[in-house]
Amino acid sequence: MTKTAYHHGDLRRVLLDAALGLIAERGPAAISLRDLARAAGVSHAAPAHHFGDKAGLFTAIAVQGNELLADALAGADLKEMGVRYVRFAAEYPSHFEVMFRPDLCHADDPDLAAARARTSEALRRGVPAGGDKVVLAAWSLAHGFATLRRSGNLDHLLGDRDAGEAFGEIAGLLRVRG
Amino acid sequence: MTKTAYHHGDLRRVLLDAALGLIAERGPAAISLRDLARAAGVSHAAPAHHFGDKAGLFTAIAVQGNELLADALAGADLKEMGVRYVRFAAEYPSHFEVMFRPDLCHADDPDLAAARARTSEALRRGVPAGGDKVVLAAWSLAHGFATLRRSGNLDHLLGDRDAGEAFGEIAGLLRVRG
DNA sequence: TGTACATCAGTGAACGCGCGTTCACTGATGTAC
DNA sequence: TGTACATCAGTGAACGCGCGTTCACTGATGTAC
Repeated sequence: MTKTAYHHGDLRRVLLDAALGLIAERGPAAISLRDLARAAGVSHAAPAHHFGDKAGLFTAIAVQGNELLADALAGADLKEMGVRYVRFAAEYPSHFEVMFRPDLCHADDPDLAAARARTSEALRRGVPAGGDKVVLAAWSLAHGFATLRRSGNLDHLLGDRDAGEAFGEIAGLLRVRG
Repeated sequence: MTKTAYHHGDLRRVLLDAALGLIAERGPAAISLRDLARAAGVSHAAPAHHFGDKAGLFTAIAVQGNELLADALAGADLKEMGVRYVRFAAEYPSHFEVMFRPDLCHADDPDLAAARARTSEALRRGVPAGGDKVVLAAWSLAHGFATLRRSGNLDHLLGDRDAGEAFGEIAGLLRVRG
């Protein structure tokens, strides 16, 4: 990318990517808008132009994360969906983290609500017909696995097995019909 | 409790309780040691005496949380353990939150390691003999349920049903033997 | 019972720092004529 | 094709603030004699 002092036109995306990197490194709590500006090589006041404030930044990330997740889940059956959910958490750790920390975001953002609805819709669509109980169980299982893994709690249980595979196995323990 | 200017002898406990309250209100990210001192009605430098720094505070909370959880799980069979796990998360939300955010704590604290080992031991003890796969599934299910619930993602799925009960139902979907 | 002393929990003033926010600005881009 | 002008993305100096940390201190408690 050529260096353009003003209007490089892509700053929003650059800032988002930089933020994802910083979050992956240090967690969302440890980030300041000035950090972000520094990481993006831009003036310290620039991030506010695009996101308003820190919650605005996290909201944008949560929106993007929900869209990515909804896309990733589309068209999968129940079991495959679980595996994809776990993979998503591993592949987009920063998105995943922010998405499930609603206290970080603007709670009433309409874009966020819409993106959440899309994800939620995608989750439901993979469920046979069994209804809420199955959604609840499958989601809890996948989410718990992904979360515990991210926090390092499964390290000694998993060894160096592939997480997606390992999850596929335990998902088999879920009695989906009757 | 009588007001004693110096040496009220219980400051550590008072600070911990105040911290738990603040965490429940605003989340662990939004807390400063000065906030904590203010909430406890004590000089702003006092918390450092007891915890060293913020990570020390969170470490102390994580230790306490692991001990509480290990105690809560003791003597339960697999299904009952899941229910108790979910209840623990609801009853001690601040402990629960901090326990699974290892980035907040001193990673190498020996007391924390010991407390974690106790919890982990308690979890294993409830599992028939099936081994890791069952631990993994049961823990993931309970943890995912508890976490999703805490972040408000289950609100519309659960309505106003009791969470422990609802979890008992979905735990029934887990095929524990063969 | 009384005195002297060590210990240590908690104080409060002072510091330097990074933060978010403000604001007048600069300069690139797009549009009108 | 050229000029004038509006827009708006990004700048950079300045601000006030809350933070963690330091440090000399105060005063309560426990122990020795």
